[in-house]
Amino acid sequence: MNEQAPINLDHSTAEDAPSAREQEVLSVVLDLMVEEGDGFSMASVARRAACSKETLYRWYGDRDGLLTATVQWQASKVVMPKLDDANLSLETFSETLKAFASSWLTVLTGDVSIALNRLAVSHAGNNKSSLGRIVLENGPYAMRTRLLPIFLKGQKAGLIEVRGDEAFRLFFGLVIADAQIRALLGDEKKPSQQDIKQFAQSAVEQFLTLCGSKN
Amino acid sequence: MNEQAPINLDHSTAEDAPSAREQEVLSVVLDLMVEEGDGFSMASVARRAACSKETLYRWYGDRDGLLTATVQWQASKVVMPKLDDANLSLETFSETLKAFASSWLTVLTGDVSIALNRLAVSHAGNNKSSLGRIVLENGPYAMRTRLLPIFLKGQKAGLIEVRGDEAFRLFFGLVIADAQIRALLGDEKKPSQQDIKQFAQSAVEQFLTLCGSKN
DNA sequence: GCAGAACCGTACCGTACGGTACTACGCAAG
DNA sequence: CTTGCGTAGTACCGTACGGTACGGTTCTGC
Repeated sequence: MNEQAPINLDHSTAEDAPSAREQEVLSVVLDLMVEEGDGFSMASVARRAACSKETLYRWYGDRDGLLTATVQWQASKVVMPKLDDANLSLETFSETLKAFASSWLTVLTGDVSIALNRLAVSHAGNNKSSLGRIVLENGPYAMRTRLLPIFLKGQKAGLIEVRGDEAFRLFFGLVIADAQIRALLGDEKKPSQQDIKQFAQSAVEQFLTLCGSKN
Repeated sequence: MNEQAPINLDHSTAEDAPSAREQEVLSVVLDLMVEEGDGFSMASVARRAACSKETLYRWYGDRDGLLTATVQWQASKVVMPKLDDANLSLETFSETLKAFASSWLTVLTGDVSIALNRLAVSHAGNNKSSLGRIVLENGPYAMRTRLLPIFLKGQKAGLIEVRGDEAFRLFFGLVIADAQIRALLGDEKKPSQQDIKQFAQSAVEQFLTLCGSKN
């Protein structure tokens, strides 16, 4: 097959930020993913994006390249939340965690995230699409590296006492629980914003109960 | 389209247990699912099961019928674990939960479960395959209805104090955490049996800490 | 032992889609 | 004005697969 790296004229499939026109295309792909899952065709992308299939293939190489670019673009949109600095109180620490948990749950149960994760899960089963890996790195792993410094600060401030890896697993479990897998399986009972707030609140309280070094 | 119920000669697609020959076919499907995900063809099933495609279509109607029969057959294989009866101590209660958690984690990170859940997740995104619903009912929901009576007994014995729905969510989160989604996304770092034992142990301890009514 | 059903194996059909080739057009540079 | 590049639009090709048809064989009930 084609062993060499994908074509990379000034449009690029990878590193540099996609142009406005490219973002139009990727946005169309994202929409189609939400609407039809993995079933959409290259022709449908070209049609809705008002571009030719040839252009799609010139820019992205093949279907998988287009999907990869879309996933990476979406991943690049999530922003690192600023973390409070020194002298944090239990109050602000707890509030930060709650806000984080709430936002996390909201994203994970959103249409785009569900469509993306469905795609990645199904592709992880098949050949080497690397889509599973990409979503894995930009999903759970990214959250882990984002949370660890927060935990570290909490630990330095004497608010919690944990080992990083266990803390992440615990926090993930308490916050997400069965919400994501149920959403992926198409459970029609999606948590409301009210539920999410409640989940986040309980989860953080439980987290602090389990590894808080207070008392 | 075909509005009427699927053909149901003595082979059946649904309720009664599949015959030995049918189990051969379904077992082949399960194997192919593990090997190739959703990508396997009806022809490959027929080939490996040494039957004709026509038979497959006569028995199951269409591809989705075959998948549904396979999923339901697999679901029917998980057995209800016996729960200890009255006068249970904290010790036996805790051990029961640990055994349950351990077994649950082992199943969920096993090849068959992963293949099945991948299939269900990807089909939940597309049309109405009802596969998502079936796996949802035989997965999380079944576990819920299986755990609730155990929790109830624990509560009656004064060992824990919870509201059922919250307890299940909490238990799920503590036990499974990110293990399932990571497995589905193809994380190559699968937990060892050692890890699983450790996870189950910690999860149950944390569960009892959070809703144990001891003090 | 006979008739009919079930079944295997395979050939076949229609379609849908990934990927390519080709034409026409707009546009910028010389 | 002309040349060349990038792209839209479309036609096209090959293939893979879901589903059907059919001939030949085995099983089953009478």
